[in-house]
Order: sequence, then C-alpha cells, then structure tokens
Amino acid sequence: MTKELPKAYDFKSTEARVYAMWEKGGYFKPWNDPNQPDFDPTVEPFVISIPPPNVTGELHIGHAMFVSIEDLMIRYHRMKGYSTLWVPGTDHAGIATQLMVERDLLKNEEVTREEIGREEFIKRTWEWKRKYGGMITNQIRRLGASCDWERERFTLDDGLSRAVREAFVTLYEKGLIYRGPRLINWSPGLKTAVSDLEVEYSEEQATLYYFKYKLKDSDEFIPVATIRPETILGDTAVAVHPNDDRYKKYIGKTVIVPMMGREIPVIADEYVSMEFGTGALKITPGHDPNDYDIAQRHHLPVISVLDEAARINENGGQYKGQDRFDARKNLWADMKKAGLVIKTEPYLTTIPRSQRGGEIVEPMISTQWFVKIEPLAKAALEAVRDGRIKIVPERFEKVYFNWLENIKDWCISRQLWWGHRIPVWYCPNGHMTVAREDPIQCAACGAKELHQDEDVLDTWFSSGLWPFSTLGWPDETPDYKYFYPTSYMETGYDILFFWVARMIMSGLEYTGKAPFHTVYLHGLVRDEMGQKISKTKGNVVDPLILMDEFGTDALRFTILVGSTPGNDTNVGPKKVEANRNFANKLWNVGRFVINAIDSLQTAPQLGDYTLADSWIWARLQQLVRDVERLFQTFQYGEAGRQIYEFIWSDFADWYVEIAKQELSEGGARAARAADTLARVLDMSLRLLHPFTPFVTEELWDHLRQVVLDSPLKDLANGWPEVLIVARWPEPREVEDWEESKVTDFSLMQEIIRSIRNLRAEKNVAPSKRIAATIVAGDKTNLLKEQSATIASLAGLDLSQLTILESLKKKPEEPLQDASRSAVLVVGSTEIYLPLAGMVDLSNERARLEKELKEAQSQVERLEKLLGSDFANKAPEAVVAKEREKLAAFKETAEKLKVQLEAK
RNA sequence: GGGCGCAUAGCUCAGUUGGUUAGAGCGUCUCUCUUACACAGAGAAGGUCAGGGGUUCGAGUCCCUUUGCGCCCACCA
Repeated sequence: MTKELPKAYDFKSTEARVYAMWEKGGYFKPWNDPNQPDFDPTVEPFVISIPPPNVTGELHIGHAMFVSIEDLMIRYHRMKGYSTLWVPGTDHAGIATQLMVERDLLKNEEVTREEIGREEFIKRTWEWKRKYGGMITNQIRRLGASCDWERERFTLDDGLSRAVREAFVTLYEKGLIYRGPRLINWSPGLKTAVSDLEVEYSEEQATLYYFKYKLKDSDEFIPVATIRPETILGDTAVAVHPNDDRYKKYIGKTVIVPMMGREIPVIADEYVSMEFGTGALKITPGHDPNDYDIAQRHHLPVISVLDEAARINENGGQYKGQDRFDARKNLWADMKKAGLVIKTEPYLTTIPRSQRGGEIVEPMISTQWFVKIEPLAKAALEAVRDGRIKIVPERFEKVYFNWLENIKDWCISRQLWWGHRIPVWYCPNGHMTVAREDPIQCAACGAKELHQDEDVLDTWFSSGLWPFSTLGWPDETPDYKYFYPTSYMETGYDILFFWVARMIMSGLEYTGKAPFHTVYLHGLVRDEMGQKISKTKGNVVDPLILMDEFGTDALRFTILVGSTPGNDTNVGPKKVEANRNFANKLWNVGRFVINAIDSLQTAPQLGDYTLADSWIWARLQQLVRDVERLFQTFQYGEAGRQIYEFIWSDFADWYVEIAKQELSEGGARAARAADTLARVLDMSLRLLHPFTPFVTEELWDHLRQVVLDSPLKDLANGWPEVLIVARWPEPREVEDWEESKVTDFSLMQEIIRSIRNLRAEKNVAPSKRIAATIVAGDKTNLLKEQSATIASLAGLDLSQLTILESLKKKPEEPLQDASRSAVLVVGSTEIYLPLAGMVDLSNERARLEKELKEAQSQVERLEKLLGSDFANKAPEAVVAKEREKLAAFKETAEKLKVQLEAK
C-alpha cells in the first residue's frame, strides 16, 4: 500500500522538490554530449538559445511566456529522443542596467556616476550584477525551465566578450565598420546616441510657429513654419519648390537668419511640398534628417547648435547655455519684438522619444561607429526568402522583408560605461589600432601611449551573437560543432528587428550559417481584459503571485493554451485558477487510478476488451495523432486544449466512471480495467508533460510505484507517438476501427445522457434507481453487453433493465404501456421508463410532440440538402454521412409518431 | 502615407487543407457532499460567427467592400 495521496494536488510541496530532482538527476543535460567519450555525432540535436533576460531584471509575465513555450518545445523533443540543449543565460542590458545602478547610487550615496568615475562605477555595476544576477535565473527555474544550467552564459563573460571583439574586428577588417560624424538620434537625458529602433514616435499636440525669413536688403520676406523654433539658430538655407510661383523669384537670393544675422541662400528642391505649410522650408542640416539630406545635395554647411545635454551651444549666439525649450521660448519672444513673427497654431504631430528614458530625442551630428548594413541585410533577406529560415507565423516574413529592404546603417556606439568597450585604440599621433587583444603599442607608429575608445557597443551587438557565442564561438569547441546551428529561435514579435534580424545577419556573416532554421514568434501578454500591461496603469500581471496562488503548471497551461503564434493573449487570475482546477482534476484521476491498482488483488492485466476499453483507446490514438500534427505545425494551444478535453471529458467523466463498475466486480474484469486505466493515464501524463511538467512528473512517479512490472520508459524520455505501437498489446492503426468504436460508444453515451436528462427534467431523485426497457433492434447485443454500465451511469436498476430486439416479440412486457411510461427515442433505439407514480405524465405528449417536431425539421432539412446539387457534387463520403443522418432522423420521427398515437 | 492583426455565447477566447445542428473556460439557472476530485458531478439556458456583396452543391473558414478597435513601419516642415 502506497502512502495516501493528498486529496488536492499540493503544488507547493511538489514543485521545488521535483525541480531539484530533475536538476540533480541531470535531466536537463543533452543525453548525447560532445564533451563525453561516448558521444555519437550522428544523433540529431535539438537546440534553443534562451532569449537572455536582463541580468538584473525581475521575472515578468513576458518571461513566463517564453519560458513556457520554449520549455514545451524542449521537453517535447527530449521525449521524442532528440539530444536536446536549452542554453540559458542573461544579458548585461547596457542602458537599462546602468540606469538602475545610477539611480541606486544617487539614492543611497547621493553621487553621480561621473563623480565616482568610470572604473569605480563599473566595479559597482558588477557588484550589483552579483547581487541581483541570480534572481532572474532562479525565478526562471521556478517556471520549470529545463535548461542546462551548467552551460549558463552572460553577455559580459570573458568568452562572450571575446566573441564580441572577434565580430567587431572581423567586420572592421572587411570594411563593414566605419566611424564618422553623422546625423544620429541623441538622447539628451542619457547622453548617448541611440539607434533608430530605440526611438519611439508618439502623436502629440505641438505648436506650429510661423515666422518671416527676411530677404537681404529688402522688406520682402518668405513665410516659414517650424515646430522647433530653436533650430532656426542652425539654419543654413531656406528651400522652396522649383515650380512654386510664389517663391520662384527668390531662388538664389539671400535671406537673413532671425536674431543671428547670418546670411543664407534660398534654394530650390523638389522635396519641398508646395501644399504644406507655407510652402517654404527652413533647412537645419544639423538637427533634421531630411534637411541633412537636402544639405548634402546642395553642399550646404552643417551647423550644430545643441550640446550633449541639448542646451544651445556656442553656435547659438546669445542663447548659448539655454536649455532647448527655454531657448525656444526666448528666441520666439525676441523674434516677436523684432516683428518677425506671423502666428502660431496648435498642431498634431509625431514626436520622437527615447524608448528608454522617454524624453524627446534630438537628431544631432555626432561622431559614432556604424555597421554598413546593406551586405548583411541582403544575406539575411536571402536566408528567409530561400527557406533556410522559416518564420512562424508566416506573415511576419513580410514584415521582416520590409524592414531589411529599407534598413539604414546601424549606429553601434553608445556613450555609456556598462558594456563591451569598443576594441579600438588611439595613439597620440592620431593612428587607430583595431585589435582582438589589447594592444601594447600603436599598430602604425609603435607609440606606447594608447587610449582606448571611450564608447561601448550597443547591447544588441553582443546579443546578436548569442546563438553561437554561447556555444564557444569563435573557437571550434565541441559544443559549437555539434549544437550549432541551433534549431528554433523562440521570442516575441516585438524584438523581431532588434534581435532576431540581427542574429540572422550576424550568424550568416560570422559563422556562414543561419543560426536557426525556425523562428517562432509569440505575442504579447495582456491583462484579463485585453488591456496592455503597464506599471502606471497598475494592471501588472505578476507571474510570481500567480504561481504562488495557483501553481506553476496552472500558469504555464494558461499561457500555452491561450496563445496562438504571433497573437497577443490575455492572462489573468481567473484563467489560471481554472487551470489550477485542471491540474487538480488530473491529480485526482491519477489518485483514483493509483489507488485502484494498489488495492487490486492481482496485477493489472489485459483481458478481453470491453467497448469502453476500445473506445478510450481509440480516442487516445486519435488524440496522439492530432497532438503530433498540431505540434508539428506549432499549434501548441490547440494541442493543449485537446488533451484537456480528452482527460477531463473522455477519460475522467466516462472511462473512469465505467471503470468503477468494472473494478467493483473484481477478478479479471477489474484487472483489465486497471490495466487500461494505467496505460491511458500514463499516455495522458506524457502528452501533458511538456505543458505541466510538475504534476505529471509527480503522478507518474507514483504510478510507476504501483505498476511494478511495467515496461514504461521514463516519462521524460517517451513520447506517446513513439510508444503507442510498442506499448499497446494490440496496436490499432486502422481509423475505421476507431470510428466504429467511437460510434458505438456514442450511442451508449446518448442513451445515458437522454435518461439523465429526463430524470432531471422530471425531478427524479438522483438516488432513485428506476426500471427501464430498451428496444434496441440491431444494437441489442451491443447494448446488452453494456447493460451494467448503462444501469450504473444512468441510475437504473440493473435487475429491472430489459434490453429487447423488438417489442413485438414480447407483447406481454408491461413496460410497453405507453400511458404509464415516458419514452425516449435515441437513434434507432427506444427507451421506456415507467415513471408513473413518480411524476405526472400528463405533459408527456407535449414533450414527445416537441421532439417529433425537431426530428421532422431535421428530416426536412436533410431531404432538401440531399435533393440539391450537394448529392451530385460533394464527395461521396460526405454525402453518405448525411444520408445516414437522414435515415436516423426518419426512424426517430417514425418512432415518435407511433408513440404519440399510443398516447 | 504604407502594411498587418482583431471583430464568434453576458465576459475572455478556441475553431489552419471550406463539409452542412459552431466549442471551451468563467459567469447564470436546477439538482447532488454518488468512498478520485465541491478546485467536483449531472442537467439546462445562452450565438442571424461586426454589416454588405461575391465564389461554391456547401462559407465562421476563401475573395471584395464598409464600419469599429488595436499594432507595426514611414523624413512632410
């Protein structure tokens, strides 16, 4: 006798213990390890690199999303026999982490990073990392992630840093990295350049300022409008459309920059829209990308008027030192006094803001490092176009193409301290040394006084190398050779450009291979009402709280079942609670099966199948096939739903209920029922394991203890599709067989349901066992075999249950007295229930009439259908199915008519 | 300005080669503590699948269109 299992699944006492067991048992490690002597290079690996979370981050629902999906992918493949590796790790997340540490310093020590200096600051950040760095990975463990933790990596590890240098220098040597002054997005708050992707545009109410550009030596002026008047200080031209009759005459003339007195030309450029604004455009090449382009075309000078904090610099004359917004106000006031102002009006426009800090980003000229992206993008496009990489769902391929086709050079330098410092050194003679190892002297002149570039690389530069840098690249390590390229890349669609595209470009460029063959993009998690989750809105869905309350399996199942590829999904406590209930349901089914086997006199063994055995097995086989197909097409949610349905509606509600009857009979029948229970439970646990690993593992462990002579392979190593033929004594692969079992069983279900329905309708006490006569025609033998089951599930008195082929043969049968019985018609069977004395039968006629009407309308519908072109044009099988239905309804209607006449 | 997604039961959503009575969970109503489970069981109510048009023997599913919501990309001051 095993120890009594608790009545409700206790995830709290299970999860940590089971996880520790897995980790200690080495279940997360690839079984075929290239670093071991028994390594077999012909075995196919299955590999996923984790999207590395911010090293100092805290678990949020997005992490729960990707961990759930990736763990499912990994466990599924592991069960199928692949040598699976899930590489875990964390990202140093340059800006995010630096900001956190800066904030902390300011709060606790009231110092800025500038005050403590670079070296000290980096030291502090590493301390911070050591302090909080383990938190996120422990939280990921709580989710059940079966990562190989011995292969955990961090983007600032020595190995990965070496990979970064290798990548940078390689690109540089190929001429694909350059440095120079360009117009970039500058974040005045963070005081660093940011890439185009890190700028977000929000529609906001702004003001459009109209003013006069005075012509030199004249009272005439050209009206111009701008949203940022302070940029007037950096204007180097006024542009009009060459065909604009209003301004044609001014082309080539000179105008005066307000308050600056600088003389600038009026130029003609097709870019200017005659319809928009005043039709004249001020050109500020130093602070506007369009103006910059125009300036290039017309060889105009570029004037920068802002400093790194977005204050006006020395080129702004009297406004020097003023904040950009103060300068805007002051300049405008001065212009007003000078009579240069026309008007202002409110204007809705898109404002560029920093994704991180939220402040307005300023386009600025700055010397930065860039990657010449075009050749990389071309290769990345090709890899998806020719199918080496598949994106799921497919529609994102279009998005991917569109982005790469219009991509601009990537600004990779950041004016931060936390990150990979750019491997470039300068000597006093102005030479540049770009090297993989820290140089001791200048490569050009041998000078010893070298100074490394102050900037660090964009975080995404290093995460772009993630799939291969984590496996040892640039070294040809055993891991790299065996596990690279990886298999799936699973992540959110929101970082398709940031990360996925860059990994593809990097992978192709540095390793010559696509870093993965499949990209699976999941959607974003929203709250229960479908609202976007935000801290300010206060609708944060905290996975830790949900796990505390309902268990990890419940959270995982909710996420997995609720999500379809690429679509957002809503998660909230109600759903998780429902799935906690499912875990509990499974637990109790398992408890029942285990106790049943345990209290059995003999070991479970196979005997003659009953209909229920065959049926549940047929359903299971159908399920396994469906789940397999759904997994292959990435429809994990649908697969989960079907498993749920099977376990709850088929196995628990029907088979287990029937098995109770069988078990109570003891002997061979009980042994056989127990055998089926054990096998179906085993398979169910396997199917569900990738979704809800903890409860399935725990139950399977108990199951194994009572099924001692079982040939069961370990849960983690046996996927039903592989086992199903081997595991079942009489493998059934014929779908017709399944169909017929399901059909037969359905008839029985219908009979039982209709009796239950009538009982409920007539308020027959649930405990009251009633008599019944079933007239079953050609189903007589089938139903006779099931009489005990029907009796027990429908609340009939078995000793008073009669199953006849037809009434005529037994005219003396008293139950045919229609006036004293309720009659049910289910397909070709009639069920007589003698309810006289228990309930009022006066409204029986009305009930029968209603049913007859329903049956007749179905007959009508089907006759119409079969009389139409449908019969000729639809496939034979489909038509046949409808014909069968028609026949059944006709029979039902006939029988109901007869019954009505008898009333 | 381009592109994409969504609109199905009171609520949140499934429904992927078009097959003819559209499903689940939650919520609602009735009954039941039947020794696996009240985190449960049995039964019930509830939908012209956003509107319109088309293709087809057949459309929630494919095409066109309208409306509403959401997202992504984009240099109109």
